[in-house]
Amino acid sequence: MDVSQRIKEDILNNRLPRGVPLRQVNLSDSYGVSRIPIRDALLSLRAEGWLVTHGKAGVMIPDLHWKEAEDIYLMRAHLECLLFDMAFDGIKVADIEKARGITLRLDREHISLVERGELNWRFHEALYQAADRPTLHRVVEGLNKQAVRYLGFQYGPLGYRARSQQQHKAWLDMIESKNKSGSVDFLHQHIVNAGALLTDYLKNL
Amino acid sequence: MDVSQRIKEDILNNRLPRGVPLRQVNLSDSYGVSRIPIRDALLSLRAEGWLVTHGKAGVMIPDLHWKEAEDIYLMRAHLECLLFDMAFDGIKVADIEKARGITLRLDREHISLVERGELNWRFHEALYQAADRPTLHRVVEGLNKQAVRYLGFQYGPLGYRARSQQQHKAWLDMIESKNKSGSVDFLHQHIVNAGALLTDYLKNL
DNA sequence: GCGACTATTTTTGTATACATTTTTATTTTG
DNA sequence: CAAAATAAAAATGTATACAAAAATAGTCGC
Repeated sequence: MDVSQRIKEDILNNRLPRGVPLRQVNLSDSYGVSRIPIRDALLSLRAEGWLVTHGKAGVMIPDLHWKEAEDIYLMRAHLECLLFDMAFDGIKVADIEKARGITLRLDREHISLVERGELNWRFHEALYQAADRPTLHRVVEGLNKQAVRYLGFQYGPLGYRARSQQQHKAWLDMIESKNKSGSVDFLHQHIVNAGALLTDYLKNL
Repeated sequence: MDVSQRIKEDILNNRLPRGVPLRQVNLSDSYGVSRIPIRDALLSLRAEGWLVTHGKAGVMIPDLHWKEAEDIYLMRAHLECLLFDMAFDGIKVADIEKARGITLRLDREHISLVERGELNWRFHEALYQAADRPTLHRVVEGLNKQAVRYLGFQYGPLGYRARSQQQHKAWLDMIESKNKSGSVDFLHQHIVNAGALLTDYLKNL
Protein backbone atom coordinates (compact mmCIF):
# COMPACT_ATOMS: atom_id res chain seq x y z
CA MET A 1 0.00 0.00 0.00
CA ASP A 2 1.09 3.55 -0.69
CA VAL A 3 2.88 5.36 2.13
CA SER A 4 0.52 8.32 2.20
CA GLN A 5 -2.43 5.92 2.42
CA ARG A 6 -0.80 4.15 5.36
CA ILE A 7 -0.22 7.47 7.07
CA LYS A 8 -3.88 8.37 6.59
CA GLU A 9 -4.94 5.10 8.24
CA ASP A 10 -2.57 5.76 11.11
CA ILE A 11 -3.86 9.29 11.60
CA LEU A 12 -7.44 7.99 11.71
CA ASN A 13 -6.55 5.28 14.22
CA ASN A 14 -4.52 7.63 16.41
CA ARG A 15 -1.35 5.68 15.86
CA LEU A 16 0.58 8.88 15.19
CA PRO A 17 1.43 11.43 17.90
CA ARG A 18 -0.85 14.46 18.01
CA GLY A 19 0.14 17.88 19.22
CA VAL A 20 3.78 17.49 18.30
CA PRO A 21 5.37 18.00 14.87
CA LEU A 22 5.95 14.85 12.86
CA ARG A 23 9.60 14.22 12.12
CA GLN A 24 10.63 12.93 8.74
CA VAL A 25 13.25 10.56 10.15
CA ASN A 26 10.79 9.00 12.58
CA LEU A 27 8.27 8.38 9.83
CA SER A 28 11.05 7.16 7.58
CA ASP A 29 11.98 4.58 10.23
CA SER A 30 8.45 3.47 11.07
CA TYR A 31 7.35 3.01 7.48
CA GLY A 32 10.62 1.49 6.35
CA VAL A 33 11.26 3.85 3.46
CA SER A 34 13.66 6.71 2.93
CA ARG A 35 12.80 10.32 3.59
CA ILE A 36 12.04 11.14 -0.05
CA PRO A 37 8.74 9.23 -0.33
CA ILE A 38 7.91 10.49 3.16
CA ARG A 39 8.40 14.06 1.98
CA ASP A 40 6.22 13.39 -1.05
CA ALA A 41 3.51 11.93 1.14
CA LEU A 42 3.65 14.83 3.59
CA LEU A 43 3.30 17.34 0.76
CA SER A 44 0.25 15.57 -0.64
CA LEU A 45 -1.32 15.06 2.77
CA ARG A 46 -0.83 18.71 3.59
CA ALA A 47 -2.58 19.67 0.37
CA GLU A 48 -5.50 17.40 1.27
CA GLY A 49 -5.83 18.86 4.76
CA TRP A 50 -4.62 15.80 6.66
CA LEU A 51 -1.65 17.76 7.96
CA VAL A 52 -0.90 21.40 8.64
CA THR A 53 2.43 23.14 8.68
CA HIS A 54 3.66 24.01 12.12
CA GLY A 55 5.83 27.10 11.93
CA LYS A 56 8.89 27.04 9.75
CA ALA A 57 9.68 23.38 9.96
CA GLY A 58 7.58 20.32 10.58
CA VAL A 59 3.99 19.35 10.03
CA MET A 60 1.33 18.45 12.56
CA ILE A 61 -1.88 16.48 12.65
CA PRO A 62 -4.58 19.11 13.09
CA ASP A 63 -7.08 18.58 15.88
CA LEU A 64 -10.61 17.75 14.87
CA HIS A 65 -12.79 20.77 15.38
CA TRP A 66 -16.51 21.38 15.02
CA LYS A 67 -15.76 24.47 12.97
CA GLU A 68 -13.95 22.43 10.37
CA ALA A 69 -16.74 19.86 10.26
CA GLU A 70 -19.35 22.58 9.95
CA ASP A 71 -17.41 24.29 7.15
CA ILE A 72 -16.92 21.07 5.23
CA TYR A 73 -20.60 20.18 5.40
CA LEU A 74 -21.71 23.72 4.60
CA MET A 75 -19.54 23.68 1.51
CA ARG A 76 -20.70 20.21 0.54
CA ALA A 77 -24.32 21.29 0.90
CA HIS A 78 -23.76 24.14 -1.52
CA LEU A 79 -21.36 22.65 -4.03
CA GLU A 80 -22.50 19.08 -4.13
CA CYS A 81 -26.09 20.11 -4.84
CA LEU A 82 -24.82 22.38 -7.57
CA LEU A 83 -22.85 19.55 -9.11
CA PHE A 84 -25.68 17.07 -8.76
CA ASP A 85 -28.10 19.49 -10.35
CA MET A 86 -25.78 19.81 -13.33
CA ALA A 87 -25.47 16.04 -13.54
CA PHE A 88 -29.11 15.08 -13.10
CA ASP A 89 -30.37 15.14 -16.68
CA GLY A 90 -27.37 13.17 -17.85
CA ILE A 91 -27.57 10.37 -15.29
CA LYS A 92 -27.87 6.98 -16.98
CA VAL A 93 -29.42 3.78 -15.63
CA ALA A 94 -25.94 2.31 -15.54
CA ASP A 95 -24.81 5.09 -13.19
CA ILE A 96 -27.64 4.35 -10.79
CA GLU A 97 -26.87 0.65 -10.92
CA LYS A 98 -23.24 1.35 -10.23
CA ALA A 99 -24.21 3.43 -7.19
CA ARG A 100 -26.58 0.69 -6.03
CA GLY A 101 -23.75 -1.79 -6.28
CA ILE A 102 -21.63 0.36 -4.00
CA THR A 103 -24.36 0.61 -1.35
CA LEU A 104 -24.31 -3.19 -1.19
CA ARG A 105 -20.60 -3.16 -0.49
CA LEU A 106 -21.17 -0.47 2.15
CA ASP A 107 -23.57 -2.83 3.94
CA ARG A 108 -20.73 -5.09 4.95
CA GLU A 109 -19.45 -4.76 8.49
CA HIS A 110 -15.80 -5.54 8.19
CA ILE A 111 -14.35 -2.69 6.18
CA SER A 112 -11.97 -0.07 7.48
CA LEU A 113 -12.90 3.56 7.93
CA VAL A 114 -10.84 4.82 5.02
CA GLU A 115 -12.35 2.17 2.78
CA ARG A 116 -15.79 3.14 3.95
CA GLY A 117 -14.98 6.75 3.25
CA GLU A 118 -13.66 5.83 -0.17
CA LEU A 119 -16.77 3.82 -1.03
CA ASN A 120 -19.07 6.53 0.26
CA TRP A 121 -17.38 9.00 -2.06
CA ARG A 122 -17.48 6.61 -4.99
CA PHE A 123 -21.21 6.21 -4.42
CA HIS A 124 -21.78 9.93 -4.76
CA GLU A 125 -19.24 10.24 -7.56
CA ALA A 126 -21.10 7.70 -9.67
CA LEU A 127 -24.02 10.08 -9.73
CA TYR A 128 -22.02 13.28 -10.26
CA GLN A 129 -19.79 12.25 -13.12
CA ALA A 130 -22.56 12.86 -15.66
CA ALA A 131 -22.19 16.59 -14.94
CA ASP A 132 -18.86 16.57 -16.77
CA ARG A 133 -17.51 19.35 -14.58
CA PRO A 134 -13.93 18.42 -13.74
CA THR A 135 -13.08 21.46 -11.64
CA LEU A 136 -16.18 21.47 -9.49
CA HIS A 137 -15.91 17.70 -9.23
CA ARG A 138 -12.34 17.93 -7.94
CA VAL A 139 -13.23 20.41 -5.20
CA VAL A 140 -16.21 18.33 -4.08
CA GLU A 141 -13.96 15.28 -4.06
CA GLY A 142 -11.47 17.15 -1.88
CA LEU A 143 -14.19 18.01 0.61
CA ASN A 144 -15.39 14.43 0.79
CA LYS A 145 -11.84 13.23 1.33
CA GLN A 146 -11.39 15.72 4.14
CA ALA A 147 -14.63 14.60 5.74
CA VAL A 148 -13.20 11.11 6.14
CA ARG A 149 -11.43 12.19 9.32
CA TYR A 150 -14.81 12.76 10.92
CA LEU A 151 -16.42 9.56 9.74
CA GLY A 152 -15.30 7.75 12.87
CA PHE A 153 -17.74 9.79 14.92
CA GLN A 154 -20.65 9.31 12.57
CA TYR A 155 -20.27 5.57 12.27
CA GLY A 156 -19.27 5.16 15.90
CA PRO A 157 -20.91 7.18 18.69
CA LEU A 158 -23.60 8.67 16.48
CA GLY A 159 -24.73 5.38 14.99
CA TYR A 160 -25.36 7.09 11.72
CA ARG A 161 -24.52 4.15 9.50
CA ALA A 162 -27.91 2.52 9.09
CA ARG A 163 -29.68 5.83 8.56
CA SER A 164 -27.14 6.88 5.97
CA GLN A 165 -27.56 3.67 4.02
CA GLN A 166 -31.33 3.96 4.18
CA GLN A 167 -31.16 7.52 2.86
CA HIS A 168 -28.84 6.51 0.06
CA LYS A 169 -31.32 3.92 -1.16
CA ALA A 170 -34.29 6.25 -0.91
CA TRP A 171 -32.32 8.84 -2.85
CA LEU A 172 -31.52 6.40 -5.63
CA ASP A 173 -35.20 5.55 -5.99
CA MET A 174 -36.09 9.22 -6.22
CA ILE A 175 -33.45 9.79 -8.89
CA GLU A 176 -34.73 6.79 -10.79
CA SER A 177 -38.22 8.29 -10.86
CA LYS A 178 -36.74 11.40 -12.55
CA ASN A 179 -37.80 13.73 -9.76
CA LYS A 180 -35.10 16.35 -10.18
CA SER A 181 -35.97 19.07 -7.67
CA GLY A 182 -36.95 16.42 -5.13
CA SER A 183 -33.63 14.65 -5.53
CA VAL A 184 -31.63 17.84 -5.22
CA ASP A 185 -33.52 18.84 -2.09
CA PHE A 186 -33.08 15.37 -0.68
CA LEU A 187 -29.34 15.53 -1.20
CA HIS A 188 -29.24 18.93 0.43
CA GLN A 189 -31.10 17.63 3.46
CA HIS A 190 -28.94 14.51 3.56
CA ILE A 191 -25.79 16.61 3.80
CA VAL A 192 -27.17 19.29 6.11
CA ASN A 193 -28.54 16.67 8.50
CA ALA A 194 -25.29 14.73 8.62
CA GLY A 195 -23.40 17.96 9.18
CA ALA A 196 -25.70 19.21 11.93
CA LEU A 197 -25.59 15.88 13.75
CA LEU A 198 -21.82 15.78 13.61
CA THR A 199 -21.28 19.44 14.46
CA ASP A 200 -23.58 19.34 17.49
CA TYR A 201 -21.86 16.23 18.75
CA LEU A 202 -18.41 17.77 18.39
CA LYS A 203 -19.50 21.00 20.10
CA ASN A 204 -20.67 19.10 23.18
CA LEU A 205 -17.67 16.84 23.37
CA MET B 1 12.45 33.12 -5.58
CA ASP B 2 10.91 29.72 -4.88
CA VAL B 3 10.98 27.21 -7.72
CA SER B 4 7.24 26.53 -7.68
CA GLN B 5 6.62 30.28 -7.87
CA ARG B 6 8.93 30.57 -10.87
CA ILE B 7 7.12 27.69 -12.56
CA LYS B 8 3.80 29.44 -11.98
CA GLU B 9 5.12 32.60 -13.64
CA ASP B 10 6.38 30.56 -16.56
CA ILE B 11 3.06 28.77 -16.98
CA LEU B 12 1.23 32.11 -17.01
CA ASN B 13 3.62 33.57 -19.57
CA ASN B 14 3.52 30.49 -21.79
CA ARG B 15 7.20 29.84 -21.33
CA LEU B 16 6.56 26.16 -20.68
CA PRO B 17 5.42 23.71 -23.36
CA ARG B 18 1.71 22.96 -23.37
CA GLY B 19 0.16 19.76 -24.57
CA VAL B 20 3.16 17.63 -23.74
CA PRO B 21 4.10 16.17 -20.35
CA LEU B 22 6.67 18.15 -18.40
CA ARG B 23 9.84 16.19 -17.74
CA GLN B 24 11.58 16.45 -14.40
CA VAL B 25 15.06 16.45 -15.94
CA ASN B 26 14.19 19.28 -18.33
CA LEU B 27 12.80 21.40 -15.52
CA SER B 28 15.76 20.46 -13.37
CA ASP B 29 18.08 21.79 -16.08
CA SER B 30 16.15 24.98 -16.86
CA TYR B 31 15.75 26.02 -13.23
CA GLY B 32 19.22 25.01 -12.21
CA VAL B 33 18.22 22.78 -9.32
CA SER B 34 18.15 19.03 -8.81
CA ARG B 35 15.08 16.91 -9.41
CA ILE B 36 14.09 16.77 -5.72
CA PRO B 37 12.91 20.39 -5.38
CA ILE B 38 11.32 20.03 -8.82
CA ARG B 39 9.36 17.02 -7.60
CA ASP B 40 8.27 18.93 -4.51
CA ALA B 41 7.14 21.84 -6.66
CA LEU B 42 5.25 19.59 -9.07
CA LEU B 43 3.41 17.91 -6.20
CA SER B 44 2.34 21.25 -4.75
CA LEU B 45 1.41 22.69 -8.12
CA ARG B 46 -0.67 19.64 -8.91
CA ALA B 47 -2.53 20.03 -5.62
CA GLU B 48 -3.23 23.69 -6.48
CA GLY B 49 -4.56 22.83 -9.93
CA TRP B 50 -1.69 24.35 -11.91
CA LEU B 51 -0.81 20.92 -13.26
CA VAL B 52 -2.65 17.70 -13.91
CA THR B 53 -1.29 14.18 -14.01
CA HIS B 54 -1.04 12.76 -17.45
CA GLY B 55 -1.42 9.01 -17.31
CA LYS B 56 1.03 6.99 -15.29
CA ALA B 57 4.04 9.25 -15.55
CA GLY B 58 4.42 12.95 -16.08
CA VAL B 59 2.34 16.04 -15.45
CA MET B 60 0.87 18.48 -17.93
CA ILE B 61 -0.24 22.07 -17.96
CA PRO B 62 -4.02 21.89 -18.30
CA ASP B 63 -5.60 23.96 -21.03
CA LEU B 64 -7.64 26.92 -19.98
CA HIS B 65 -11.32 26.11 -20.41
CA TRP B 66 -14.46 28.11 -19.97
CA LYS B 67 -15.92 25.27 -17.89
CA GLU B 68 -13.13 25.59 -15.37
CA ALA B 69 -13.52 29.36 -15.21
CA GLU B 70 -17.28 29.03 -14.80
CA ASP B 71 -16.88 26.46 -12.04
CA ILE B 72 -14.33 28.53 -10.17
CA TYR B 73 -16.50 31.64 -10.27
CA LEU B 74 -19.64 29.71 -9.39
CA MET B 75 -17.91 28.27 -6.36
CA ARG B 76 -16.46 31.62 -5.41
CA ALA B 77 -19.89 33.22 -5.67
CA HIS B 78 -21.29 30.68 -3.23
CA LEU B 79 -18.46 30.19 -0.79
CA GLU B 80 -16.94 33.62 -0.69
CA CYS B 81 -20.29 35.21 0.12
CA LEU B 82 -20.78 32.64 2.84
CA LEU B 83 -17.39 33.46 4.31
CA PHE B 84 -17.87 37.19 3.99
CA ASP B 85 -21.25 36.97 5.67
CA MET B 86 -19.63 35.16 8.61
CA ALA B 87 -16.91 37.78 8.76
CA PHE B 88 -18.99 40.91 8.40
CA ASP B 89 -19.89 41.67 12.01
CA GLY B 90 -16.30 41.14 13.08
CA ILE B 91 -14.68 43.39 10.50
CA LYS B 92 -12.61 46.12 12.16
CA VAL B 93 -11.70 49.56 10.81
CA ALA B 94 -8.11 48.37 10.63
CA ASP B 95 -9.17 45.55 8.27
CA ILE B 96 -10.86 48.00 5.93
CA GLU B 97 -7.82 50.27 6.00
CA LYS B 98 -5.59 47.33 5.23
CA ALA B 99 -7.77 46.44 2.24
CA ARG B 100 -7.77 50.06 1.11
CA GLY B 101 -4.00 50.07 1.26
CA ILE B 102 -3.89 47.07 -1.04
CA THR B 103 -6.16 48.72 -3.63
CA LEU B 104 -3.62 51.54 -3.85
CA ARG B 105 -0.88 49.05 -4.64
CA LEU B 106 -3.17 47.44 -7.22
CA ASP B 107 -3.45 50.81 -8.98
CA ARG B 108 0.16 50.64 -10.08
CA GLU B 109 0.81 49.56 -13.64
CA HIS B 110 4.08 47.73 -13.43
CA ILE B 111 3.32 44.62 -11.44
CA SER B 112 3.32 41.10 -12.78
CA LEU B 113 0.21 39.00 -13.16
CA VAL B 114 1.00 36.66 -10.28
CA GLU B 115 1.69 39.64 -8.04
CA ARG B 116 -1.57 41.20 -9.13
CA GLY B 117 -3.34 37.94 -8.38
CA GLU B 118 -1.65 37.72 -5.02
CA LEU B 119 -2.62 41.28 -4.11
CA ASN B 120 -6.17 40.78 -5.31
CA TRP B 121 -6.49 37.81 -2.99
CA ARG B 122 -4.90 39.63 -0.08
CA PHE B 123 -7.44 42.40 -0.58
CA HIS B 124 -10.32 39.98 -0.18
CA GLU B 125 -8.55 38.06 2.57
CA ALA B 126 -8.20 41.18 4.69
CA LEU B 127 -11.98 41.31 4.85
CA TYR B 128 -12.58 37.60 5.37
CA GLN B 129 -10.15 36.86 8.17
CA ALA B 130 -12.57 38.20 10.78
CA ALA B 131 -14.78 35.19 10.09
CA ASP B 132 -12.24 32.98 11.85
CA ARG B 133 -13.11 30.01 9.64
CA PRO B 134 -9.83 28.35 8.71
CA THR B 135 -11.26 25.53 6.61
CA LEU B 136 -13.66 27.60 4.53
CA HIS B 137 -10.96 30.24 4.23
CA ARG B 138 -8.47 27.73 2.86
CA VAL B 139 -10.85 26.48 0.16
CA VAL B 140 -11.74 30.02 -0.92
CA GLU B 141 -8.04 30.82 -1.01
CA GLY B 142 -7.46 27.81 -3.24
CA LEU B 143 -10.14 28.97 -5.65
CA ASN B 144 -8.66 32.45 -5.84
CA LYS B 145 -5.22 31.01 -6.47
CA GLN B 146 -6.63 28.86 -9.27
CA ALA B 147 -8.34 31.85 -10.80
CA VAL B 148 -4.98 33.53 -11.27
CA ARG B 149 -4.45 31.59 -14.48
CA TYR B 150 -7.42 33.42 -16.00
CA LEU B 151 -6.43 36.85 -14.80
CA GLY B 152 -4.49 37.49 -17.97
CA PHE B 153 -7.72 37.60 -19.95
CA GLN B 154 -9.51 39.89 -17.54
CA TYR B 155 -6.72 42.43 -17.28
CA GLY B 156 -5.81 42.09 -20.94
CA PRO B 157 -8.46 41.67 -23.66
CA LEU B 158 -11.40 42.33 -21.38
CA GLY B 159 -10.01 45.53 -19.89
CA TYR B 160 -11.55 44.65 -16.58
CA ARG B 161 -8.90 46.27 -14.41
CA ALA B 162 -10.36 49.74 -13.96
CA ARG B 163 -13.85 48.44 -13.34
CA SER B 164 -12.60 45.94 -10.79
CA GLN B 165 -10.71 48.61 -8.87
CA GLN B 166 -13.74 50.87 -8.94
CA GLN B 167 -15.93 48.08 -7.59
CA HIS B 168 -13.46 47.28 -4.85
CA LYS B 169 -13.55 50.85 -3.60
CA ALA B 170 -17.34 51.07 -3.74
CA TRP B 171 -17.53 47.81 -1.85
CA LEU B 172 -15.25 49.07 0.91
CA ASP B 173 -17.42 52.15 1.35
CA MET B 174 -20.51 49.99 1.63
CA ILE B 175 -18.85 47.80 4.24
CA GLU B 176 -17.76 50.87 6.15
CA SER B 177 -21.36 52.04 6.31
CA LYS B 178 -22.29 48.75 8.00
CA ASN B 179 -24.70 47.72 5.26
CA LYS B 180 -24.41 43.95 5.63
CA SER B 181 -26.93 42.54 3.19
CA GLY B 182 -25.98 45.18 0.65
CA SER B 183 -22.30 44.32 0.94
CA VAL B 184 -22.94 40.60 0.60
CA ASP B 185 -25.10 41.13 -2.47
CA PHE B 186 -22.50 43.46 -3.92
CA LEU B 187 -19.78 40.84 -3.49
CA HIS B 188 -22.02 38.25 -5.10
CA GLN B 189 -22.62 40.47 -8.09
CA HIS B 190 -18.94 41.37 -8.28
CA ILE B 191 -17.97 37.73 -8.56
CA VAL B 192 -20.85 36.66 -10.82
CA ASN B 193 -20.19 39.54 -13.20
CA ALA B 194 -16.50 38.86 -13.43
CA GLY B 195 -17.23 35.18 -13.99
CA ALA B 196 -19.86 35.79 -16.68
CA LEU B 197 -17.62 38.23 -18.53
CA LEU B 198 -14.72 35.81 -18.48
CA THR B 199 -16.76 32.73 -19.32
CA ASP B 200 -18.50 34.34 -22.27
CA TYR B 201 -15.18 35.54 -23.61
CA LEU B 202 -13.61 32.09 -23.32
CA LYS B 203 -16.61 30.42 -24.97
CA ASN B 204 -16.32 32.63 -28.04
CA LEU B 205 -12.58 32.37 -28.33
C1' DG C 1 20.04 34.20 39.10
C1' DC C 2 18.77 36.12 34.54
C1' DG C 3 19.36 37.39 29.88
C1' DA C 4 22.07 37.59 25.71
C1' DC C 5 25.32 35.32 22.94
C1' DT C 6 27.58 31.19 21.12
C1' DA C 7 28.26 26.30 20.23
C1' DT C 8 26.04 22.00 19.49
C1' DT C 9 22.63 19.12 17.90
C1' DT C 10 18.68 18.21 15.44
C1' DT C 11 15.92 18.67 11.39
C1' DT C 12 14.83 19.86 6.98
C1' DG C 13 16.47 20.98 2.11
C1' DT C 14 19.14 19.53 -1.87
C1' DA C 15 22.35 16.94 -4.77
C1' DT C 16 23.96 12.69 -6.64
C1' DA C 17 23.56 7.76 -7.56
C1' DC C 18 20.97 3.77 -8.24
C1' DA C 19 16.48 0.88 -8.99
C1' DT C 20 12.24 0.37 -11.08
C1' DT C 21 8.90 1.37 -14.18
C1' DT C 22 7.23 3.04 -18.52
C1' DT C 23 7.74 4.16 -23.05
C1' DT C 24 9.77 3.71 -27.51
C1' DA C 25 12.27 1.31 -31.02
C1' DT C 26 13.65 -2.91 -33.00
C1' DT C 27 13.36 -7.45 -34.24
C1' DT C 28 11.14 -11.65 -35.04
C1' DT C 29 7.44 -14.51 -36.77
C1' DG C 30 3.13 -15.73 -38.96
C1' DC D 1 3.52 -6.48 -44.35
C1' DA D 2 1.38 -6.50 -39.79
C1' DA D 3 1.31 -7.72 -35.13
C1' DA D 4 3.41 -9.60 -31.19
C1' DA D 5 7.49 -10.16 -28.62
C1' DT D 6 11.66 -8.35 -27.09
C1' DA D 7 15.40 -5.26 -26.41
C1' DA D 8 16.89 -0.46 -25.70
C1' DA D 9 15.97 4.21 -23.93
C1' DA D 10 14.13 7.40 -21.19
C1' DA D 11 11.57 8.71 -17.31
C1' DT D 12 10.11 8.44 -12.66
C1' DG D 13 10.73 6.46 -7.85
C1' DT D 14 13.85 5.76 -4.04
C1' DA D 15 18.07 5.58 -1.23
C1' DT D 16 22.19 7.65 0.55
C1' DA D 17 25.16 11.62 1.44
C1' DC D 18 25.92 16.23 2.19
C1' DA D 19 24.53 21.37 3.00
C1' DA D 20 21.76 24.74 5.12
C1' DA D 21 18.70 26.12 8.41
C1' DA D 22 16.35 25.78 12.81
C1' DA D 23 15.95 24.47 17.50
C1' DT D 24 18.27 23.46 21.68
C1' DA D 25 21.61 23.55 25.18
C1' DG D 26 25.25 25.60 27.29
C1' DT D 27 28.28 29.43 28.59
C1' DC D 28 29.59 33.90 29.62
C1' DG D 29 28.87 38.46 31.43
C1' DC D 30 26.24 41.32 34.40
